[in-house]
Amino acid sequence: MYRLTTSMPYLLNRLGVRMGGLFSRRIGSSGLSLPMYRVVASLFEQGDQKLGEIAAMTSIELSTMSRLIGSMASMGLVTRKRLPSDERAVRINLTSKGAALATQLMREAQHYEDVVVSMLEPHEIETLKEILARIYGALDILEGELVLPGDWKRSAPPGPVLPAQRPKK
Amino acid sequence: MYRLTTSMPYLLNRLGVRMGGLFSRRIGSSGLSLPMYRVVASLFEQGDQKLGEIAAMTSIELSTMSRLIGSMASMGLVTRKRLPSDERAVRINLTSKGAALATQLMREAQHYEDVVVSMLEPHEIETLKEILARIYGALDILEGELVLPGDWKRSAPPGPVLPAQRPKK
DNA sequence: AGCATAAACTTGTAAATGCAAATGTTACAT
DNA sequence: ATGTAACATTTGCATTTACAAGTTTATGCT
Repeated sequence: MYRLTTSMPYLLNRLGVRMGGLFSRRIGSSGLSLPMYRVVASLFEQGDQKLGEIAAMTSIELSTMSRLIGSMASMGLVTRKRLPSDERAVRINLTSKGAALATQLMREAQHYEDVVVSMLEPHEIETLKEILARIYGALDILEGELVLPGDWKRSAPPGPVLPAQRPKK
Repeated sequence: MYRLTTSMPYLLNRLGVRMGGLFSRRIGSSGLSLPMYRVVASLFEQGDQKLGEIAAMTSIELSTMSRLIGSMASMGLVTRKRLPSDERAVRINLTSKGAALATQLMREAQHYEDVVVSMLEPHEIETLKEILARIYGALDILEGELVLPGDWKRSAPPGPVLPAQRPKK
């Protein structure tokens, strides 16, 4: 029988919120918010990235990321430049200040990781992480279900039956 | 060596955001948001609760919960009453409409649970949930560290050395 | 080449969120 | 009794967030 309090999303959310809250307060004195930390950490680890890549990486919505990068730029943490190869895209990279903060805060993160991991057997850690990744991937199934009723996009226009009656507007 | 992308908080957040987003869209047509779903599910499972209890239960901040319950009340999903025994507290309970929605949406949740769980061996499921709960509890350690510098509250007044020199202010 | 479509962002805007201060109650220690 | 601290919740207010719509640049098709 289903119980909210033992369901996966519930347990996940509960843990996520609490860890996030704790870490957020921990790094608060650095002037960075949790989302900002995620950005600098991502950039530090992956090198320069496009806006959309960072958004995907950090699970932060694109428009939110756009503004976030804006304020981070004005804080001197990152830099924004158009890609010469594709003028639509924007390349974000860390300033030295941003990189310095990243290394500092990642040390804190390391400590958090240590504490969490100290509660677990080594094999449990690996299993846990592998499972989290596996479930993440499995969500494609549920993603697919969302649009199913009617098949969508495949069934919609089976080819224009009539050649565009009127120019739209 | 520490890597953001293999750290526990990162994997947790990523999965949590995605699952939340998917479920949120799934139940969207019911008129309930994800936080609202969590509230009705919690009430359905635990029976009437005080505002603070629901907040703790759902990992939603208290003031946010206050307003959320407000709009849910005006939607006819829940009821607010002062406790006769303690006029400070508020008892929230589901209306029949709220309960109906709860059962309906919990069926959807059940399905989500099924899909996730189908990716896992039975023993993995148990292990995973147990571990998530264990880590959650272990965070007390980190909670404690936050106020450590100076020990706080324990070291502050070792007993009034002088009997309140002056009435403060 | 020329036009429709898609990409990658940015911006408008309304709603959600969180912290701090305020309000109303109860519990405690004189 | 009675003032003070602790509680439970609400409200003020400044951000943050998300969804939709708008820009600008690339691609694809004919």
